[in-house]
Amino acid sequence: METKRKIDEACAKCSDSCCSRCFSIGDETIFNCLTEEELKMLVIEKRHVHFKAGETIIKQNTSASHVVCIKSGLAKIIAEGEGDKKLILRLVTTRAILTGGGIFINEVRHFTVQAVTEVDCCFIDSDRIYELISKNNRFAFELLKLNNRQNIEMLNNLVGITQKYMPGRVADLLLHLKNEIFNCNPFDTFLSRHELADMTSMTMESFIRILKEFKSAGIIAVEGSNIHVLDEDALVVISRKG
Amino acid sequence: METKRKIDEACAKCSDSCCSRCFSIGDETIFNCLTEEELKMLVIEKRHVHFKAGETIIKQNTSASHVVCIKSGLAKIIAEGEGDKKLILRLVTTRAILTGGGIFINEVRHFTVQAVTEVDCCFIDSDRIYELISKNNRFAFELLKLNNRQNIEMLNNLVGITQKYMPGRVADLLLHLKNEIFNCNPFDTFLSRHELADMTSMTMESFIRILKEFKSAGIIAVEGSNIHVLDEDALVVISRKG
DNA sequence: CATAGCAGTTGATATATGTCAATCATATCT
DNA sequence: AGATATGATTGACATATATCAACTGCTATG
Repeated sequence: METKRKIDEACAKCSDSCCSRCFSIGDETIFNCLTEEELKMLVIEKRHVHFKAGETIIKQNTSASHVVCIKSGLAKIIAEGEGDKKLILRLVTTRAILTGGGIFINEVRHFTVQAVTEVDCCFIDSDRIYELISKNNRFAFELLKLNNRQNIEMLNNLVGITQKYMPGRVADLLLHLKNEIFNCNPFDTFLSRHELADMTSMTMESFIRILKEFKSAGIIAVEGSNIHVLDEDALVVISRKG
Repeated sequence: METKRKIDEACAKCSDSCCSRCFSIGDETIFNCLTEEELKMLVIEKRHVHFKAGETIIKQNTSASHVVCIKSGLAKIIAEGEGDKKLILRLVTTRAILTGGGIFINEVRHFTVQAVTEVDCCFIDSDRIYELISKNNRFAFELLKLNNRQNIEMLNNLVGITQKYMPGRVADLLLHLKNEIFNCNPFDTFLSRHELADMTSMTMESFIRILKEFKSAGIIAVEGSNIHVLDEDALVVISRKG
């Protein structure tokens, strides 16, 4: 973790040339299947950008011309509806590659991406990606798999939202945050109650009430935006019950 | 329409050799970018299968080893939840190519596909698809675009379901059926009320009530499974209002 | 220090939607 | 024709969830 941070920091200083893979050497990414030649080509057009918490990285309905790689930080992918209705589709963090949402069909972005913490990321012109797809079939395949995996995850999540009651949805969210996003147990979501509610498609007030129930049932401990899962089995049961 | 049907019928009789593209010559499909050579390879392993209404074409949680092309008929893609909760994600018909749901990540099907009417379709071994991806980059790209388009559609639909009240959802469904699935105005959904309700994530009873409201407001006319949209503008307004 | 503002929390209430049961219509089978 | 199923419809009622309003504790800002 410490060494990783150092590499990232060093990488952030250098002018885009040492981080040709967007990530630390050794990380598992779809860029690993590229040749040195291809990586160089990618780097030339790459833009390394830093965002402060709250800033918008990608805006829904703008033209989709770049693939974005998250190097560090936490960001949320939002589907904006009519009025100020929002649905947070998923969180993305280090090593995430944002391709979905209209890039390959030469259209418009279908989601907004917004920084939750400070975010370090790279913008890659989609023309470069197209070029790589046509040159390197392995890369195309990896991209296809990545796309597939992301979409299945999102769909399963949304299906859960349409089929479960609030306690089940909150349980799902907590398990997801603990086991897939933060990977540690007392974890610090940098998210407000409102944002957490937006991930489960419910009101902030309702979300708080469910959280309170879990708290008084001894299933979790909450301290601000810090959540500690005390009884994971109970969450699994609640999730399954719906 | 008539000539098309004739071609399809002729194609259904021949033993897989005349319909190497899975569809009529001239149709826009991702197979158009394949060479003669590649098409032949595809045909060898292809299985042409006929399903009766109600039969299951693909079952959720079985291993994903084939890509399915719909030649004729109507089928529904279902996400099965706990209990007998179902959500119909979308309808597929002539020229549809079912790739999503775990094929490229060598996993398990994430959805069930079930015939609504009689369905004629082809099963293509995914190994053949992999082979084509690695040989023909244009094909890989087309596949990527197809996948992208399908998933965006499904996601937008689900986002609508989570953000709109029932009248808005029913309006969306009717517009979708009229303009994207059946493409004609008095259209015959071959779907039961229960299935229509499952497309909007609501109870059959609730669905019927909204339908009745639309009917008495003069927005639609309903005769069994035959629906006639009389005032499309009204539906658009209701959809937008949520 | 006072004040404003804002996220979080709680309670009272309204409403959208689901559940259950009864009825009706229509088709199928003997 | 009568009996039996099956889908569609309707009504009464229960409940999950949203809405609105008040109140708390903060932090920031003058």
